[in-house]
Amino acid sequence: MSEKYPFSVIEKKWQDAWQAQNLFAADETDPREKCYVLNMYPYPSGVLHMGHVVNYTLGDVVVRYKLLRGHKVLSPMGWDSFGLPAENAAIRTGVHPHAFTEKNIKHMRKQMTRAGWGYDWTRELATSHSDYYHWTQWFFLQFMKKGLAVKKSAPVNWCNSCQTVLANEQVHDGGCERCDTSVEQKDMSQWFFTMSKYAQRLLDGHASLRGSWPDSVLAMQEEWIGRSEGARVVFKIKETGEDLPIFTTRPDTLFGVTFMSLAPEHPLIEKLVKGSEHESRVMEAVNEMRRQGTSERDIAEREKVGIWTGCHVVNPVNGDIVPLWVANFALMSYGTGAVMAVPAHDQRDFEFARKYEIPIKVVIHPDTESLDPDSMTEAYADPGIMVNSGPFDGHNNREAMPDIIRWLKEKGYGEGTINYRLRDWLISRQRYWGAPIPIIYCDDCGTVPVPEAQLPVLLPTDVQFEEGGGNPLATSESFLHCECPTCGKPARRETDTMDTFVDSSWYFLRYADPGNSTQPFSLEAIRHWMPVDQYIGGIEHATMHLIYARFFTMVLHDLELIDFDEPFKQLFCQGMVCKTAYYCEEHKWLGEEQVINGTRKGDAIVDGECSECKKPVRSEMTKISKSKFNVVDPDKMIESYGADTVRLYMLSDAPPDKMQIWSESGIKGSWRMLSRLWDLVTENLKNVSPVDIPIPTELDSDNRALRRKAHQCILRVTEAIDGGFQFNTAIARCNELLNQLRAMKASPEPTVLREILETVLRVLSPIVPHFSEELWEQLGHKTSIFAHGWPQADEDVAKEEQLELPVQVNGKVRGHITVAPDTDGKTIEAIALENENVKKWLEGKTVRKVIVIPGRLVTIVVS
RNA sequence: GCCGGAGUGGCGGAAUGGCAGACGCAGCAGACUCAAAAUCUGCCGAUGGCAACAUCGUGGGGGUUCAAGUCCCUCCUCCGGCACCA
Repeated sequence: MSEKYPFSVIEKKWQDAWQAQNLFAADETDPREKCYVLNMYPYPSGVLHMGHVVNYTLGDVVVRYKLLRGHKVLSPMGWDSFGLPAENAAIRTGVHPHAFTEKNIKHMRKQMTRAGWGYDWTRELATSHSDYYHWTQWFFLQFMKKGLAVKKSAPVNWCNSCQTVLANEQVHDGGCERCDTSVEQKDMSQWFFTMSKYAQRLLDGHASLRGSWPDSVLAMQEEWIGRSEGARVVFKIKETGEDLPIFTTRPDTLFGVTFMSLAPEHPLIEKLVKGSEHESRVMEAVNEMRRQGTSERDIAEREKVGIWTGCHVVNPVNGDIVPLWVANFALMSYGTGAVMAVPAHDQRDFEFARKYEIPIKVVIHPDTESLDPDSMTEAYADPGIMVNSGPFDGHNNREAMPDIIRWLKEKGYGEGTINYRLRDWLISRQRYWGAPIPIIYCDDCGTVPVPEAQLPVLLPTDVQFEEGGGNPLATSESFLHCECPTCGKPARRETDTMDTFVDSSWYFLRYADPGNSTQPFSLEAIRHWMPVDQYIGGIEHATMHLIYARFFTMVLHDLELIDFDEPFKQLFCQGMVCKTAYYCEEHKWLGEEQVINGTRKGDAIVDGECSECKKPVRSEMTKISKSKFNVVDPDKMIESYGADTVRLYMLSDAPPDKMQIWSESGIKGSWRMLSRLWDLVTENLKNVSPVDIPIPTELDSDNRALRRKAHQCILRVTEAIDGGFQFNTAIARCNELLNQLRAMKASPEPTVLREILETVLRVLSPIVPHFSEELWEQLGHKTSIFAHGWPQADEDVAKEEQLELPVQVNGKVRGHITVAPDTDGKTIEAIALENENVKKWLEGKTVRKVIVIPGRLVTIVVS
């Protein structure tokens, strides 16, 4: 690509200039209204990828737009710099994670500057720096004081490949989120944040976020929190008299219980069968179910298997004695780990009952027919009339629900309750490269929090990184051994570090006061900048980062450290970047160069063959990823086309929340737009009026039309941005204006020409900032284009002088009329009926009705 | 199965219930060139017609309305999320 316009020179020039001007420095003393625009910070992998480019371009455009709209903007950037890759690199290459991370940060900072993204680098933070993780540890201690950080033994998700535990949110389809290894269940004593206590608060917060956050994110969080209303009912085990509480959302079917299922992990099982004739038979089956684990239970065709324990339970509501089973579909982690089974009215229970020949008891009939347990082919789950249900016979089951719950409580059988799927947040990680959990274990004093004055607990350097060597922290003698802060005796440190999602749960707060060495932040600074006005990032964080950060913020609110409880006012999630990828049945994903004998259609190759096996290759539009060999290197793109062209392309094709399709010809289109505009401006430098010459009041119609288009452009671009970041249509509006300018035969009036060119540059300046700055300067301006604010549209100039209205006859356009904008309806009607084209369609018909929609159209109804 | 979103030219996509296809990409024709690239000009939903123009057309079917891509009902497909959650 030849350099049509000198982008590499001007991009460097303006990046330096902005830095010299401190364009992006956020200043508390600045009286303008604040606007905090935040992009989700990256993990410093060392290379920028296309996902970053979409995210940060979008963020930068918003930052610059807000600056132009007269806000003082806080636009910080930092690094989510703890985490596995640095540690894996240490195992592989022997380079310490700290050195590895710092090198990557340095490189990425440079790449970001080259892309033209403006940040207040004086506020930069890295979560792996001790002045940051000092406060991550401090927060842990505050949580602990409130009883929100607890160590408990619980079944945890263990990834054998990563040699660490995972939070529930980090397990996808039974596999580790990072490495896909199948996750095992293990009982381990680990640190948790008791997030489940905040389930209802998190849900309630949605009311204030609705409309400002994408519906999809709120929906995902709701699902994740998983509130369900029902009742807790206490059954008794007949053989031992022990209580067995269960949770059900269908207390209306309590009279239809014909068996009970326990989760294979339920602690009661051993006790019940011990020494009985059933012991070996039951334990064998139970162990098999446990061995499968939840993930394998999923895969095993979801076949429902179970085994009778030999025991029974007593149903409190009617005294029925029913068998107690262990079933592989019952989950220990939900409710109480015991499920009452009503086969007549629950499909899963129905299938199980048929399989094991357990009786079925109908307690709800449809209004019209009655059900026969022997001939039923599926469970009846719809509403109906209750039968065999003691005091509730004859009632509609839905309507009776509140009465049933009241009755359960009165009789002492149970009570109404709400259950949540959201569980506590497991934060322990058996890793080196994270914030150490500030805890000391003493033989005499037990679990002792590190005194705040002794923070930070620093990561030691005398550690060994070895493949499969477990947690490297445990190899550090200097770290492991310490004094008990309470009694002074030798003690040892906790070697687990915190999940990196803890780091990212408060980084947005630290940006407000990044240099504070005596507290995580001052309330004053927080009050000045928080909450975040616009948060921008990927949808993949919907149920992880975004729920943790909200939880953390609520806790800090309750600790009276901050005075709000929702951190992000407005959230925008950008779409994924996709590109065509190629797949061969035999050789899996192929790079473009491995596809042969195909025909190029646009950007894709169709009907190609695999260069190895000559088998047909299938093409698919899919997310850019290394494993599918369809990556695009943003650095190369910036080198070939310049940052402005890449930025423009990222925004010009589709709305930014949709999937973005990367195409080589697409970026050429953006390149063309800028090159042509460059020529247009530079060739007209001698034709424009000097700066600040007023536009004459008398202009010919072409010049008036041009000005009209320009002012309409400002209005519509503003609308497009404010109405949800629709930069694609904003760019289209600019092209329309430029097309009209080019189509004009005579040379425009010099002041008008200046107005048009300046308008385009100003509305495009957030998107192509270097380009706009340069041409703005060449047009004779001495100060930055960003100092001139957003252009103001003049409504009078933007107003149409003549309106062309379509005239419909019975819904079809049959002609057009031209009228002045203030023409009254009666006159318009008369003109429309006189129109030659329209008249043809009225011949021999009776006009029933004429409807004039002011400014839009005229429609005539005839018969 | 449940929840969220979406189905519009060859492609990405525009359209406060009011002229469907803005803007761009690709394609075609022409200009420039020894030639190619780049650039510039024109055409570009389908069908019929020399044309003016007409008919059809926003996943399928039905409805509301003077008027439906847009609203209502119903079905289908795709994408994303959740899922033995009791």
